[in-house]
Amino acid sequence: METVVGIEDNDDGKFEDSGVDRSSSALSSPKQISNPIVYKLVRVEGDGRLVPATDDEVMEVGDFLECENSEMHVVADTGQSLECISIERSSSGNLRLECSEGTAEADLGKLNAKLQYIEQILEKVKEEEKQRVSCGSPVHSHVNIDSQCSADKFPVVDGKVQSENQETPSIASSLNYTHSNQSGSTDQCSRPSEGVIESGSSASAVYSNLKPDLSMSDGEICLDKLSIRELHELFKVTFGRETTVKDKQWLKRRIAMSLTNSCDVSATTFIVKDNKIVRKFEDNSGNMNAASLITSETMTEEEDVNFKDSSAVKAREIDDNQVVSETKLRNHSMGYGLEDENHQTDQRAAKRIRKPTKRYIEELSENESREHSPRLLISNRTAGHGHVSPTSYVRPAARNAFSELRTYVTRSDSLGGSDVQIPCVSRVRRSRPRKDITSLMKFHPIGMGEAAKLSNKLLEHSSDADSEIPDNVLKSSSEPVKEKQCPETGTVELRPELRPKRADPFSHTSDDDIVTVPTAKGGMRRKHHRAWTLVEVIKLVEGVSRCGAGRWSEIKRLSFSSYSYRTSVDLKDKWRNLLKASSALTPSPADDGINSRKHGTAPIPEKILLRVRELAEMNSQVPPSYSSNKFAAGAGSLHGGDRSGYL
DNA sequence: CTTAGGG
DNA sequence: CCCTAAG
Repeated sequence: METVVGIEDNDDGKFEDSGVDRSSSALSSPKQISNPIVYKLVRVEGDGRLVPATDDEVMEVGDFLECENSEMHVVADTGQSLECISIERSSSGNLRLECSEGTAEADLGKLNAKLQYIEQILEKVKEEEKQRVSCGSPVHSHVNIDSQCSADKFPVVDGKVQSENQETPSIASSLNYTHSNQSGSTDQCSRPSEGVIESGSSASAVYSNLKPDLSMSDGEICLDKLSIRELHELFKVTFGRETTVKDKQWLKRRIAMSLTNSCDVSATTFIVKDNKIVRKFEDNSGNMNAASLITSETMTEEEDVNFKDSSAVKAREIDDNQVVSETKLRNHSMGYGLEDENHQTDQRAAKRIRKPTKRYIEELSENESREHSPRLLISNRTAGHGHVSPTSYVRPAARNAFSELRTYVTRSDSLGGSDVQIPCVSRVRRSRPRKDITSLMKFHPIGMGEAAKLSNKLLEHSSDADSEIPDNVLKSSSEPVKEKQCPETGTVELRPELRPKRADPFSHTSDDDIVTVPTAKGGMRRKHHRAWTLVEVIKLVEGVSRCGAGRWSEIKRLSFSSYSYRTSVDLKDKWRNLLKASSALTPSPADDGINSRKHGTAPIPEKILLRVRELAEMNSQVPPSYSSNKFAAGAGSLHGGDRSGYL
């Protein structure tokens, strides 16, 4: 924590400094490609005066903007296009949207959609308040919604810079927001002048507005002041959904993160800010996040492997992102745009260092499932890409920030690193350390290079999982007869195991539910026994009947392709057990049914055992080579009328 | 790598 | 389930 503080301070200082730097840099570099989009929401009074929009307006817009940002970022990233969207209300009262694109490459579709959305919002506002909104006019207070500006340089861009450098394609979104405050938090945040640093550039002020940048204290205060209800509202606005969480800390952190994330890349500044905020939270309640981060990064040797792995992975990911961002920053400074790479080179503000991260995080926290893999993949990819050039830094200020940041992130155990990344980490963690992740981690505990691999793996697994589900379902449905005997087994087992797995691609990968723990020897051992389900047993028996006992690998391929666990060895072992059971059972057929059930030890239906015995006999009678073939198997199944049903 | 068998 | 030897 101490470290963190220090870092924060640095960042802040840097940030402040950077404020100036940023402006200068922005000015200096004509080409800042990716600028945040700035939305200014202002109402024009009858007399032509500009009035800050109301909170509601702001909120709405803000929400929108935030949402947009992410997408916008993408656009910007991909293309350098500069897009300037202005929403204007004509005197007639009509709302007009203007969209100018610096580059044709930009994704207009998205932009337009968003614009429309904005338009709607504006319309709404108009109707409700009958006020006019004009954009482009500089307002004293802007709320910078777009976090993208995150980068040191960017922040500046938003308000002033942009106005100054119109040529710059940067898009900044600044929201003007009413001073009247609904909630103190917003208000305070919005007021840049108050808290923040007045670095010579107005930009800083603007920048500070939404971003916690001002000062942690501001940001914190803002959130802190809010009541839970207010926080809920804010949450809703931010995430577009309600939350039932009553934990104030959680809400605050979440919101703060959201803001940060939206800023995304700006890792440095923003993150720092966030960090502060986050950090504060941490102090109160969120130690875990920081701790986890630290742990992962710092302690490699932690005993808790799972935990460590997961965190490590996360850290790694972050690193990658950071690296990438860094690289990009250096190369493209502001424009992160993929396309831009060639074009832009040097120094632009680094805009989005961590966009990927953000997304990744978001996903982790909010979505489970498949989306993950893709994202992960992307991020990995990006990271890889970024790797290439680590060397030159664009601006001193930025550089410092980055370097510091990076350092921390990368290797650091110190809080500083955590600071920057904490948001991410915490998010991830918050979502809950899922086994999937853990498993994922396992796969690529070591290097990011593996990331790609990992992602691939995940994908594969996911596909497997898919196949698996159907398979299971099919089986269960197809084998009603058997289930009769032990309905619960089939049903219960099947559902729980399979379902969960499917949900998680990751878990799927390594072992689904089963967590493996490293053994002293180095081998991974299954933590939990995977109880053999009736379905599995049936499959096994069927497989044996088809392929013959001993051809486990083949059986596995045929019947257990969907089960990533259950190795051929497992099949063999299980078969061995089945044989044992069947042989034991054989002597007293009478008790079969009863016996197995009563004991409870043998959930396996008698029928199956019977069949097993038959198979065993068959095998014994006929040499495996001969009998093992399909024909023999078919005969066997035929032999037992009952069994054929379930088989 | 897959089997087979023991622990 | 794990581990190991053997083909």
